[in-house]
Amino acid sequence: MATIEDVAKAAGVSRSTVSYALSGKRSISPETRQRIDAAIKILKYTPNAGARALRTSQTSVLGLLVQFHDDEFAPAMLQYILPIADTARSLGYDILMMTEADGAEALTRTTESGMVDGLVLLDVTDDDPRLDALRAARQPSVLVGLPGNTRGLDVVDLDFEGAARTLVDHLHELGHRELILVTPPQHVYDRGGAYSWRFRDAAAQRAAALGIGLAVHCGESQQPAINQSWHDFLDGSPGATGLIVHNDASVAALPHVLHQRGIRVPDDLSVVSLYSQDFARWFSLPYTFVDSSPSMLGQLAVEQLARRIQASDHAGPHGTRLLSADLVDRDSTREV
Amino acid sequence: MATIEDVAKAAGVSRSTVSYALSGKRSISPETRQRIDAAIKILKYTPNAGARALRTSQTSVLGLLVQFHDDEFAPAMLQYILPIADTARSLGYDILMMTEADGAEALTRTTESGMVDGLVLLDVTDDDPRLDALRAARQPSVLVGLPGNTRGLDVVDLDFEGAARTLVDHLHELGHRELILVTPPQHVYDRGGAYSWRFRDAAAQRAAALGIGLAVHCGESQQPAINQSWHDFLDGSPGATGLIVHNDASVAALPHVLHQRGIRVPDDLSVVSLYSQDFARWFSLPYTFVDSSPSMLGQLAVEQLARRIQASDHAGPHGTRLLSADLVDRDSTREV
DNA sequence: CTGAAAGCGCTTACAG
DNA sequence: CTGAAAGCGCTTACAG
Repeated sequence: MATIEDVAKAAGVSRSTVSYALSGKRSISPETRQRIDAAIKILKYTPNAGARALRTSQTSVLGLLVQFHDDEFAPAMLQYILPIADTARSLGYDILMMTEADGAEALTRTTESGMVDGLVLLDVTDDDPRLDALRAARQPSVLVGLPGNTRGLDVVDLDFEGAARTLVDHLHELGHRELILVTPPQHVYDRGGAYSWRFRDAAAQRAAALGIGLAVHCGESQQPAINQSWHDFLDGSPGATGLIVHNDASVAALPHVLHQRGIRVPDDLSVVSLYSQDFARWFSLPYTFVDSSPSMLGQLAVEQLARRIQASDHAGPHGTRLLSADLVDRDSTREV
Repeated sequence: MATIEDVAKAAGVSRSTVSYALSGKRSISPETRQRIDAAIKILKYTPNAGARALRTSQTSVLGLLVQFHDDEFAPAMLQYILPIADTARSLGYDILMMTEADGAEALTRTTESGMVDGLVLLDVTDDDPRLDALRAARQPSVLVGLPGNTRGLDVVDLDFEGAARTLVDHLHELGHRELILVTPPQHVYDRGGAYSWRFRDAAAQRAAALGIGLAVHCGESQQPAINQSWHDFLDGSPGATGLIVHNDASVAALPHVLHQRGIRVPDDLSVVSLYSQDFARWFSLPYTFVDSSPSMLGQLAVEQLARRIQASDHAGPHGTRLLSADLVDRDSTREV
């Protein structure tokens, strides 16, 4: 591979001149610049990333920490990963993706060795075991998902409380007075996925304030338990006129279950949910929903991280940013 | 961050001794080793990745080139990415994931700058625009997916021809003589996704050889076109007793369509397909299938790539390896 | 069994 | 507007 020395020789200048021509940090005469550009093109010169990183302590690489759980509904994950990768690239960064179970180890390994300029953490839990290592790292980071203790951290997440209230209010305004809420499965609570109880508690509180009956159930994550649980929930609340679903695997199975039972939406039952546009498309889901906005969250996270990295004054964290979610009306609800 | 110099001082030895203690490339006295290990632990020393890469021209990073298409059924992608990341890590590599549209540029950028030791390419097409850049790169690589011209390349892919024959034979042995085949959507053919015609042509040839009638249709990739196309296909072949589906989005919608039409499987119709275990689980698909084995393919690809990277003799490519796929019988077929 | 030193390919303060 | 030189943190051939 060509080095900066090769380019300098070919262009008849010094290495420093080539370097400055590349960085634009000092003015170069037009003729010199032309010779350098020509040499770079001919030699197909690309600066060596390792040498640059060694010299500048900057890698132009962001670490992305993803956690996978066997019991998880994985299709949803990619919706976060792609916009993160795309936004990173548009800001000049590449993505080093780590999927191993021991996220804290991966975090330490890549930060201590200087492989990354910053980190994005996905699937953050209430008491996330990666946070101690994160606070000890010298690189900045952004979490997607709200942990219990946000001290010293940058966090981006959906406003799940607001989303829950939006959906309860929507059904309340249409006259519904008895609702069913299906939440994420039990293991999400157990694991500390705070979005599960943040949504649930806000929905319950709002329903209580509005005098609405709300039957709350943990949904399942695997067939055939999912379909069975649906039958149980529906049988258990024969008077319910509205259904709020906050559970990807369960809502994906819902059209089939409702069809089986001969329940028409919205004629017999009003249904609202919380998921993303892409998810709705993949699973052909026709329900009114609050957009979980994974691409917006991913984009915000990376933009915030890039800002932190480039902040010359080593400014402290920006804090927690909760994205308020919009209702997308798909006419799966009706007045009662 | 602590450097090797810090460790050397703390342990009262030279930098080279620390380096050799770390690499194990020469013997170190037990006392010295102990002092070094202690210093490393106290200082939390991790070698700087940039410096090591500069010196050794090895990064312990593999590039992963993923291509996304707006019209694609993205959930399937993650099944390849995860096992690749896991296998890489178990072999000591991290993954630099590139998702940008211009894969050739990403490839050149990361190889020329020495950011990666090797590359895995996903979604390889018949006339893949990344292959010229790939052949010019100094790092080895492995493709997942068979291109038209494999000269000088390492390829891992499913034996789609064998999979097609397995499925046709399975139905033939049960007495079926009139079948429907639903293939990937037209845009997959247009894009050069060779698996589409490899499967189709092998199925057609086998059916012809066995004297079976085979109605071949391109499936759709988006609702509501998917459901409509299913009705067209089924209406168009009222005498068909067996259905072969090679289309993720279409097969995901099939249970609902069959239920709508009151078609019972296998009583009224035998159904077989080609997809992965995870896919079947996510979409609750109950059909007999040939396992598309994404995790096996990802693992084989990375193992082969690691072998190429570590081959001291710069051995040439291993060639093309087609994984023969197994039939998983889920009792969605019956004798006719 | 251990050390001193060269050098990987950059960037940038210093000098002109 | 341009150049010579130091130094980032490693690894390894050379020397003992």
